[in-house]
Amino acid sequence: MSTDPSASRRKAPIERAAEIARAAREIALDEGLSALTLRAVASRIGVTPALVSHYQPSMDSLVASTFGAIVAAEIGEVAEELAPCETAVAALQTLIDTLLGPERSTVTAVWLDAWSLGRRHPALAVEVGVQMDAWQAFLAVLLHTGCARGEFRAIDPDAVAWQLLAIIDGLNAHAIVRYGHAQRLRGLVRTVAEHELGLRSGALGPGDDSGRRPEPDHPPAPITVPVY
Amino acid sequence: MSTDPSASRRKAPIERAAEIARAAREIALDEGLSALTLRAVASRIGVTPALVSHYQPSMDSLVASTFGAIVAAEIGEVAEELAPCETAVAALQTLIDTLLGPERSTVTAVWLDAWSLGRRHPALAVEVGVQMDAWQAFLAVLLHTGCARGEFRAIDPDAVAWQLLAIIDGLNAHAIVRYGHAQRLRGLVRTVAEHELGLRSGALGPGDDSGRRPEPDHPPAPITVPVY
DNA sequence: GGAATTATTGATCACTTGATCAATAACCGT
DNA sequence: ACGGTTATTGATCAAGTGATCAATAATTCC
Repeated sequence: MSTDPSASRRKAPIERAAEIARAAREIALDEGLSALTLRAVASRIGVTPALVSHYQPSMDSLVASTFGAIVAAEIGEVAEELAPCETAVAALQTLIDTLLGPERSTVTAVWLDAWSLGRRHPALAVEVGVQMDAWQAFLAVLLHTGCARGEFRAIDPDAVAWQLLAIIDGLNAHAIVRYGHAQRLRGLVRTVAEHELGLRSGALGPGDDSGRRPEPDHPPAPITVPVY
Repeated sequence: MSTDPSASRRKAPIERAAEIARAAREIALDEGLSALTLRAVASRIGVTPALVSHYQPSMDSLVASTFGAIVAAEIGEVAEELAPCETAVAALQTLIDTLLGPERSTVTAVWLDAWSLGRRHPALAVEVGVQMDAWQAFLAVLLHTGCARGEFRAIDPDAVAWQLLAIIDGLNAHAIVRYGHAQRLRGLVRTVAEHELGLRSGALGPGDDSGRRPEPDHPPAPITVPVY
């Protein structure tokens, strides 16, 4: 009974640390990395700012680790979604659709924050680099596998991975500001992927449908101040 | 002699306003939009923070207008560089090379700041939208012209403009974090442009040279804390 | 049950931010 | 030369930030 965590006020350090980390991720996702303050985390879990400070060497490191955790979770989710795919083509198709879906906008916003804040916060900067590399490595494995299976034909799958990620990031950034138009450009990624991987046009789904198919225009979830 | 502005302490409002705007642009470019503070601007031109406040309705609006001015100048510079080009192909080639050059990293950083800050600052958000549209319009004119001259063949030049800008923005964002690799991916934009505009491969210069040509690896100019 | 350990608090510091307002002083018109 | 206009200052406020430290109280160990 003494281990009942819900009623007790004092928690085990590991438990509290996890609670802080979770609160930090939530704040970052729905208010942005810059809203990740000592007091915001504290008030969200109902403790004193000093306690959060006690568990973290500095806010800089909490911001960095929170960003890292969010991206790691992102990759994990996508990996899970790709697991049932039986071909590399199907997996790539799913990956592209997932990464360009409207529900990605919250994570994209975190990426934008990280790119911007990273210029001032060294710890975050290295984490951004690490997570970009992690994404590239993840996608590169998929591409290499596809090549090995004879589904793809690419001279340099690693470079193609970087290319696709760059396009996706660019489109997602645009989608945050101009949701409607960017969403209509999803075919671009497929087109480039098909071209770079030696696939026939349309192999990854509906092709470059720029300005043709008017998709349902439901904007992504707003944050505190829905400005974009 | 009473109009000698260098020796006098009191300046004409228009002159002072211009001075503030210029200082704001400089600060934004070499320290980021988030470093654009009342006191930073004041100290740079050697006046009191209150004076800057006197000339600006709010810092939010100064940040927004400064961003707008920077991007407007960016477009202007590129337009000037494109002027001597005699063909649309040459112009597009120049545009791509310019926009992906290392000297663009300072402006790219401002874009990243703006995308991130825009989520919290409505005035900046609308300015970001306006300037993205301005860039698209600028590029679209070039593409339409090329089509009219028979150099390009595109179904929807406006959509292609958005595509190219998204790719460029994605690559530039990557270049800020991972300078080396992103710089090697410049061929991607050319490849996509050639494909979407019905050009022969290589028409826009050296093609997709991913991981082949080891370019000179001089990183862009650092900011206050060179983290990336 | 009592004592040691330590999670947690409350108070507080130093710093930065944007903003306001009366007071000052430079410039211009007459 | 003088007076009015107003650019400019200095002081100051309130809000928000990260961080520290002694004091407290809950938990565990013996």
